[in-house]
Parts: sequence; C-alpha cells; structure tokens
Amino acid sequence: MVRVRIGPSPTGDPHVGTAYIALFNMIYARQHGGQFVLRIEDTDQTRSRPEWEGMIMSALKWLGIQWDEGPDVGGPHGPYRQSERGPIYREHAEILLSNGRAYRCFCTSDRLDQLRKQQRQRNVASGYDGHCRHLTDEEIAQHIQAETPFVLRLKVPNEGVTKFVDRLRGEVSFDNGQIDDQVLLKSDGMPTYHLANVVDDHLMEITHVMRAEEWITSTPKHILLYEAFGWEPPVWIHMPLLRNADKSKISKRKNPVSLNYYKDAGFLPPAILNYLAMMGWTMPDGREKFLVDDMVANFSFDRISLGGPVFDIAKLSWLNGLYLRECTPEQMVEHLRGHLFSDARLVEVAKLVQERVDKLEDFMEHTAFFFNGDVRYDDDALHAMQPKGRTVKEIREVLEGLCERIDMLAEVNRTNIEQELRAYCESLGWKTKELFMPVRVAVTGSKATPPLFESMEVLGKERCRRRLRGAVAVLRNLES
RNA sequence: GGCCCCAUCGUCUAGCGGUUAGGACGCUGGCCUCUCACGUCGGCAACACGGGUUCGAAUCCCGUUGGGGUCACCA
Repeated sequence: MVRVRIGPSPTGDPHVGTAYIALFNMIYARQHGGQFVLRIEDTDQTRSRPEWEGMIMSALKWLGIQWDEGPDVGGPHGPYRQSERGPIYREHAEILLSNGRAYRCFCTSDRLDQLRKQQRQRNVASGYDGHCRHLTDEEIAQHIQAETPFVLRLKVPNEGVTKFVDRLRGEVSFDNGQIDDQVLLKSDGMPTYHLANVVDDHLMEITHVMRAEEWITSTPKHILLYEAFGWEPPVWIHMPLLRNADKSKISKRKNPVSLNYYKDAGFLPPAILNYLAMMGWTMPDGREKFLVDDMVANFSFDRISLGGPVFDIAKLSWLNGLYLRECTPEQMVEHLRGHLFSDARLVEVAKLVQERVDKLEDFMEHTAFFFNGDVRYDDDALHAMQPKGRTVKEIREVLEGLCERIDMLAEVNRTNIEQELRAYCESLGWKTKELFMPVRVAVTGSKATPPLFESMEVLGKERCRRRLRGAVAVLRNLES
C-alpha cells in the first residue's frame, strides 16, 4: 500500500513549489492505488495563520490537487493539523528522553547566538556544542525546579556515519560528526519539523516521502529519529528544486511564486499542472502536452532528471495558450466569467466608476487597468511617481518596502491597505500624498483613477504586487 | 567556509558505449493572410574541463571547475 503526503506550512501565500511537490505525490498515489494525505504543518505558532491554511487548500483544490485524507475531509489518521497533535509529540518526546536518545537543553538563545558567532568567526562548522548533554541529574533537577525554559535535543552519536538511499540518487551518507543535535521540542512545547514530521509520517503510515531537495541534509536526522524510535523509515525521494532564472531556489523576490498570481493572471489549472509535471520529468514518448491522467499512466521515478529546472513563465504561457486555444469560444467566456470578469468583480468595478462615466462605452476607458496584466508608465506617469524632493532611489526603495508589507497580508482590502499605507507613511515620515500618488500610479498606470484603497482591493493583492514590482523595475532603470 | 546534491543548446529536456547529439520554449527567416495572432516550413544554438576504462565515450570511473542546497527553538 502506497501512502504519501505533503505538509505545507501555512505561513504565506500558496506556493507554486507546494503545488509541484503535491502533484508528484498525488500522481504516485494514484498510480499505485494508494492514498495521498494533506497534513498542515503549523507548528510555528508565530507565523502560522488559519487564513493562509484556507488559501493553500483552496488554491490546491483550484488546481485539481485532491487528497484522500486531510484536515477538511478527515481520515483515520487524524488530526491532520500538527497544532492539534501536541500530546502525541510530547508523548513521543518522552520516549526519547527515557531511552536516552534525547536530552533537555537549558541554554539561552543568547548563548546559542554567541556560540554561532564564535563558530563563524573561527570558521568552524556551526552546530550545538553539546553543553547540556552532560548535565548531571542534580543540575537537571535544579533547572527544572527553577523552571528554566528548555528544549529537547536529539542526541546524535559523535562517531560513525548515517546513510540512506534516495530513490533518485542512490546512497547518500553523512558523518555523524557533521550532524547537529537538532532541537526536537521547542520551549513553547511545540515540536520542530523534524520530530513532528517523523512521528506523523510513522503514525500516518507514510510509505514514500517525496519532498524537495532542500530537505536532503536533514534526512540523516530523520533517519536517526526513526532508529531512536525503532521504526522503519519510508522510501526517500528528493525532488529537484524549482529555480529562478539565475538558478537559485525559486523565490518571490525573483519570480511570482503565489498560485494566486497564476490564477489571477488567467493561467488554466491543467496547463499549470502540465507545466509543473515537465519540471524534471518527461513523458516516455516525449509528448509535452498531457493531462494528469496521462501522467498517472506513464509516471516513473526513472524519468526524473535532477538538474534544478528553471521555472520559465514564457514556456508556461505558451503551454497555457495551447489549452486556451482548444477551448470553444463559449468555454473561453466561461473562463473569463469564472474569475476576471465574474459578476461580483464587475459589480465592484462598476461601483467605482459609475459616477465617472456618462455613457456605457466610457466604461473600458476608466477600468481597463483592472483587467490588464502589466501596465505601462508614460512620461506623465513616471513624473507623478516621483514626489518633489524625493530621489528616484528613495521612492523605489519605498515601493519595494511596500511590496514586502503587502506580502504579509493574506489579502488586500480597502480597510487593511489604508491602514498599511498610513502606517507606512508614518514610519517613513512622509506625507500621505507623497506616498499615495506614486502608489496610485504604480498600481494603475494613471494619475486619475477611482479611489486608491478601493481600487487596490478590486485589483487584488497579486496584481498590486506585480505592478509595484514592475514600477520598481522601471525606477531602478531610471536610476542608472 | 564545512557537509550534501547536481552538470547536454539561453531555458525545459531526449539520450542509459557506436546517433549527422533529437524535440520543445524563446529568438530568427519564409509561407499562409486585409493586419496581427494562430498554424506551418527552415535557421541560429549544447555534451564545462582534464585524466582514465574501452576497439569506441554525451553516456562508466576519478579529479578540477561551475552551479545549487544546507548549516534556526522556520518549515
């Protein structure tokens, strides 16, 4: 029985990398008549938010990624949200404590920071120095008595090697001296990824762990944990990482990574899935256009190539065009109505321009920017983007900063964006109009528009960010 | 920097000892056509380097170089 899983962390927008890994997991489960589990890994209490969780699940559903077990559909191995599995982790931590495979660490984060700094200075491998590993029973009792906050660390053997077989690469081995005494339980009582992941995968009877390559170096820690518990580890499959054009790990700095971006821009789910499938995998007959079912019928690990694939929006666009072209005109209208031209959205737009048009035909002139992709900035717009007394560099950096602030918001609405913009002005020490006009122009391409906050709400987070980024690029060009 | 992974056109890739190194995106030229787009035909463009192994290496081994990842009480 094949059981696979993905464990997205609800700490931001639904990520294209999540969809990528999800796709391969789902394909593999389907091909083997197994189950595909969705587990929400929300053990980071400071960054996890339920809004993100909801968005991730709906974005995956929109794409057509379906799971057999998960927080929304339930299943026999629940709960499927790690924040609800606290007792399970504590119970297992207890096992490791009592069999001597883990120990309490009372070190302060100050000391750890110091340690890391020193290690970096001396240019030695960083890692925990084992300070608390040899505490006497009395010392431990004292700390517990004094209620010193502590974490639980994995006791990694000093000698020997830990190895595992990656289905795509063969044997990979690490010197144990190289492996850190990982924190297993944080001082807030929550498990770290490592503990939660291993415990859950075992309890949920996961047979194949298909995840991104960035996890490869922490796999030995996981192996050690399986050993410590006396469990059988799953089959490991580390998929290549999606890349930016410069080959670095795909990031929002250099690429649109939010699935919402692709939805808003009008990419079709089958096209996206098709494209993602081509990232590192090929059909045996070389076909480039294929459906999920075709992939299920033909998938094999042996056809995965390991060079990190650059995510190329141009090629995605071409593929999407293929799918769009095979629609009937009626279907195309349906797609348009589904999102970009939905009645609800049209109503919002209408509200904003009603008082500005005399004839219906004036509508497009006032509202085109709501429906377009990127906007172009003419000289007039460029001029308006630069408030008097501020340098191009300043305004560029301010818009960049705004982009980051918007990124923290689950959605952009008139209320929160006004708050955000005003707070930003305050922190900058700028007058509101110095900021609002550049933002208006950046986001709409024009000086004369419906009210800014409302417009931004209708444009949506993704379009706002995209244009802000576009404006930043234009301004940066102007600088040199 | 230590450790780990990776390495064919700019990009996605086929190739699993013997090929004129193939396809796709992009770029480009022609055709189609009232324009554009689509479509179609053609072109440019790659085995990182150095050693082995072998009758023979893009394919196997080693090294170099290059790229990436990772070194958190984030996942």
